[in-house]
Amino acid sequence: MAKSHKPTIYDVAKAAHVSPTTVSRFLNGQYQSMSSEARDRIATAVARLGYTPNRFARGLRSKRSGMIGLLVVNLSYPFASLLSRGLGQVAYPAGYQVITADFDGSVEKERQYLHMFSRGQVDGLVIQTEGKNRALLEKIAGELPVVLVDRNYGIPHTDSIVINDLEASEEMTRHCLQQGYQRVFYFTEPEEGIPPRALRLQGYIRAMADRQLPQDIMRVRKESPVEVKEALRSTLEVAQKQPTAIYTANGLVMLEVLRARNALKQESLDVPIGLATFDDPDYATALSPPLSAVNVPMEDIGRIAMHMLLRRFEGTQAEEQHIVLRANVVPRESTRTII
Amino acid sequence: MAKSHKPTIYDVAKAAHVSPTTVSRFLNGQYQSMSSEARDRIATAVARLGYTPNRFARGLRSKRSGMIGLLVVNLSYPFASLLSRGLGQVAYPAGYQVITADFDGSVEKERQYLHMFSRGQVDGLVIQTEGKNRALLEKIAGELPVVLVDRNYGIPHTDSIVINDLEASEEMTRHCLQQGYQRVFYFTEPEEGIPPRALRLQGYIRAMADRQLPQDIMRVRKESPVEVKEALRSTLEVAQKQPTAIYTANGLVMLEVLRARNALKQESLDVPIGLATFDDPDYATALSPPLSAVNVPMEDIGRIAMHMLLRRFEGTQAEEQHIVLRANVVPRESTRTII
DNA sequence: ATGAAAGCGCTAACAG
DNA sequence: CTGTTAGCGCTTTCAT
Repeated sequence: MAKSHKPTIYDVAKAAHVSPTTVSRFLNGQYQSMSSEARDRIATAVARLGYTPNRFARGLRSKRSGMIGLLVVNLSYPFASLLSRGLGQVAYPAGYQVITADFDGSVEKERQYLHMFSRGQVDGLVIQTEGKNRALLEKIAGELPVVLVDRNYGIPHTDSIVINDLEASEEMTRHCLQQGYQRVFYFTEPEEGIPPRALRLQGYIRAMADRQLPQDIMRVRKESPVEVKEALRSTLEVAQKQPTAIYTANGLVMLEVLRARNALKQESLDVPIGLATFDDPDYATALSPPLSAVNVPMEDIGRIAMHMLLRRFEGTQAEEQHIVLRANVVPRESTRTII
Repeated sequence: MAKSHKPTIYDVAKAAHVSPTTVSRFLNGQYQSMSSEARDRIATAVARLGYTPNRFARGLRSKRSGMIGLLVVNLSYPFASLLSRGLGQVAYPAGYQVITADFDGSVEKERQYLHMFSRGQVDGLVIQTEGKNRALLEKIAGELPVVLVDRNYGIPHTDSIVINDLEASEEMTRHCLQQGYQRVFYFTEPEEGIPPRALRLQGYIRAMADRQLPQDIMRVRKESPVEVKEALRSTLEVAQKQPTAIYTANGLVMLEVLRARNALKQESLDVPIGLATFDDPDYATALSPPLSAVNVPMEDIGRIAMHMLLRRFEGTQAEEQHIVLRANVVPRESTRTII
């Protein structure tokens, strides 16, 4: 009980009567290159000393950090936190830690974080990118495995995991129409070249065009309650004349629509209307009536992303992989059949 | 354009015609020990070569990692994601990265992560602990700065940031009573020794005792819809006879109550009732009527936690710090005056 | 104000 | 199967 400093590989080696090299091999699972006795002695020594390897020394030598970078638009959005959770579920048991950063929708911040992560900081990167740092991301993808989630910009050497935005959105629009709504208003944030936004809109457009119905596309910035409120007002005016539903491009826009509806109620403008949203936020089933939604398997995306990285690390995976998960339409009361 | 490997401190030194030592000083901001010319030459060289220090080499020598550990119960709960966001807002600009892990309410997992973080992995730790790994946490707090958030278990050498759970809860209960509800049912998860749960309950009890009103405490596990539903059923029975409100201990319990109410509506059991919740979840203002809530400054907690760590790193702060932030009652329509 | 030298703890050749 | 040796890139005495 003399030594106070943290035990090193040398302490273990001494205690087990082997060389540091053998201990190192042991730590890296190369059991075939040592006698079973040596293995046991080392195991005992490690346990007795409470030894754990120093990650910095390890990283310095081996060039591997045991860390994964996760870069998202906004950590407080359900997509990000569930993604992060799923990622961690696979990463930690595999011996990897996750460094998370949110760039708050700022292209400049995204760039900074990318730089930070690229300098040998992390072994792999999972990113929900804004798509504006294409060149940098492409360069990084040449140095380490990169998985694009949610938004696939087709950047060379990157893997990707997205959902079937277009088809699911089309299906949800169809669902609304089948329920008897003659008008379906689509509320979305401006596309700004962001694939899921464009695709979901596309899905809506397709379904409406298919039935030769008018397309009512309301582009609103969710940060602007006034914008949303005015868009809702004109929607409700229509709804007074014919059965109408509102279908929002994601759960955050739906929140704003619901808030705007509350505001309009204050002005005694209240018209029954169908509601549906992409995403299946936690509040969907708490609302009355419960909200029809497109369920996106966010945790799965995280888990799969990590599995993809692990395969890259093993070298098992050579070609780019592009996975499209299925998002499911979950019909609920908010679009119940009318007439 | 010859060298392909990442530039090291030696490359910079050579380019700036100084020794690696001076470059190191430069990198660590010790400008007073070099001529301004040397400083300029180094700055130029760093920029030109695109040099960034290797964190492993640095960590190996200096024993500091530049990383903060964040350990939470569940990363997908709003508390955690907002906390994480707040932490990052201060950490990154200060040159620290955040490693986040969620232990999913498992004491064993919490222990494992604590071990992982304690072995010189991180420079500081922010944790929402279950309080069951007291000894280990105390040991870790002896080795590095630890900030307890949300739940203060009074572990020696740890700082803490919590909110005024008791007072805020008492205030919210009072608010309900003032609005004319004769019964206020308090829905909470079993306390299990978790401070905020116990304190919020306490606040409710105080307010009720003060007015000599019956205490209706419904302990439910939010994972059990059946339990919540039955608790709600008996609550609604009372509500049929006298003006009643439900006040939930947090936003997740409220979600379950709302779901249960939907389920009971299916059974045609629907009684008007007041609603209030601790936490101010995003859906509060989306519901109709909007939900009265106790607003908890979660991002602030994260930001302050990081500031506390930074002060510890500087050595500016010696004594334990225990901060209590104020949570505010936000009255909304869901508890509008009745008679 | 500056530099030389000595490692931090580990792993990866290269021997045996 | 095992050990010796030489660094990885940086910071930190200790000189000057």
